[in-house]
Amino acid sequence: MAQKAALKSSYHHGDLESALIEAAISLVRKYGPDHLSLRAVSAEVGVSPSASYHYFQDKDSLVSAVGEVLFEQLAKMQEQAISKITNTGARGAKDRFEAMGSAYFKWALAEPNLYRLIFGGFCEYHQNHSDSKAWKLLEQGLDNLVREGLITKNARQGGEVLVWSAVHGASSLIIEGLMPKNSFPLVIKGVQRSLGMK
Amino acid sequence: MAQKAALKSSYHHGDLESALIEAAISLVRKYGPDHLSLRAVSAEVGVSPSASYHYFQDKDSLVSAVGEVLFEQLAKMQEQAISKITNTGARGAKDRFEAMGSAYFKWALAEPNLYRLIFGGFCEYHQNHSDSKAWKLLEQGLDNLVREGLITKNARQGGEVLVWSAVHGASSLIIEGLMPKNSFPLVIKGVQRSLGMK
DNA sequence: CGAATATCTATACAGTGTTCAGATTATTGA
DNA sequence: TCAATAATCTGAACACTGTATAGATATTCG
Repeated sequence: MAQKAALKSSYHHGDLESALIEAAISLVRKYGPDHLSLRAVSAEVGVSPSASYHYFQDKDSLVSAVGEVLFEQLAKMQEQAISKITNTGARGAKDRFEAMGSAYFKWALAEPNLYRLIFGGFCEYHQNHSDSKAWKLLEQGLDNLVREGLITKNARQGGEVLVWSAVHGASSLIIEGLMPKNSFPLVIKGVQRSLGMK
Repeated sequence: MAQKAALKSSYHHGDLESALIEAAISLVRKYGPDHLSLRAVSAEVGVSPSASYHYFQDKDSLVSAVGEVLFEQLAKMQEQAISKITNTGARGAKDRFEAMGSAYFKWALAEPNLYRLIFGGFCEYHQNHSDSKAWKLLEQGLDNLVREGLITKNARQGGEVLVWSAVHGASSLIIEGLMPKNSFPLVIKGVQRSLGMK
């Protein structure tokens, strides 16, 4: 007891909430969204199992919080990849569009368990889809393609739906071993054809 | 005890395995792939929790068996929908192709929890993708489109990947509330454009 | 400093997957 | 036919889970 107090100042000053989320992410990454245990999360942080109930109503609530964080993390990865493209004009618009999709795919394959948590029905989204960052990035990307004359306004109609569906679907199927890993370029090509690109 | 023996001849003669699978499907449908309990499955069948260990190594093994059954069920739905199309020639090929996708989508929305079990990483697939019935149906459908002159051989290349990705992706995103429910026609249209159809 | 409050712990309870020894039933073979 | 054998299922136990409650501890504020 005295040692514990000496070890770590014994109290989390308000950052227990994010500490729990971070620990949960780490455990989900290792063992998958099912097999996540509240008690293991608490133990990882060095806190009693009941402690989390001061910040989250129940386990599902913590998982949902994790989902929100991961969703933003994924969007951030995409933004980062986009901002790395230095080309301008038509070439830049095309490269940025592709980078956005590749970043999504890359993250999915690198973090299959986190991806499963987000898209596997483990957390409830009260958020409207058109408010999500992912959706807005897609809108921008498509708008840029139109602006640079790479696709027509007509082909752009509802492009978000087809693009996200294809990229997400391929990521998911490949993660679950239902599609060969090298399929992604084919998806990119198919999407481009659907948009009448170039 | 005496009553129990009278009730049901007390012994399952070899069909306990499929009875467990059926009960598991019923519970997953109601409560989702997470929240599935082996004990609840046993209770549903009217058998002790240990009984299932004669047919399945562990819970994951039962879930995998459920996944296989459901995967075939989905393919059967597609086959059924395809066989309902009576048109011949180009019109028939196109209608059958669309029916195949619509059946997939319809089943996904009607059974979100079963869909999550299949595609959410709950069961391991040792099966090669090109051996699956879903994949073969897709191949056939695309071949028919080529044969009827609705798409070119060139556009057909790798069409399975784009089509399955788009249809699965849309189903998944819509189920999870990340895409409006009425997006599916847009996906169909996008896929057709990608294939250069009609 | 002392009282009020926020934060965390200890304990308990019902439910989970899983194991194992044994009871029950079916099947076999002499 | 009837014991011996094999197949099938039960009961009890273990460690683990989510969660509720009561109480201990640290922090803050008057």
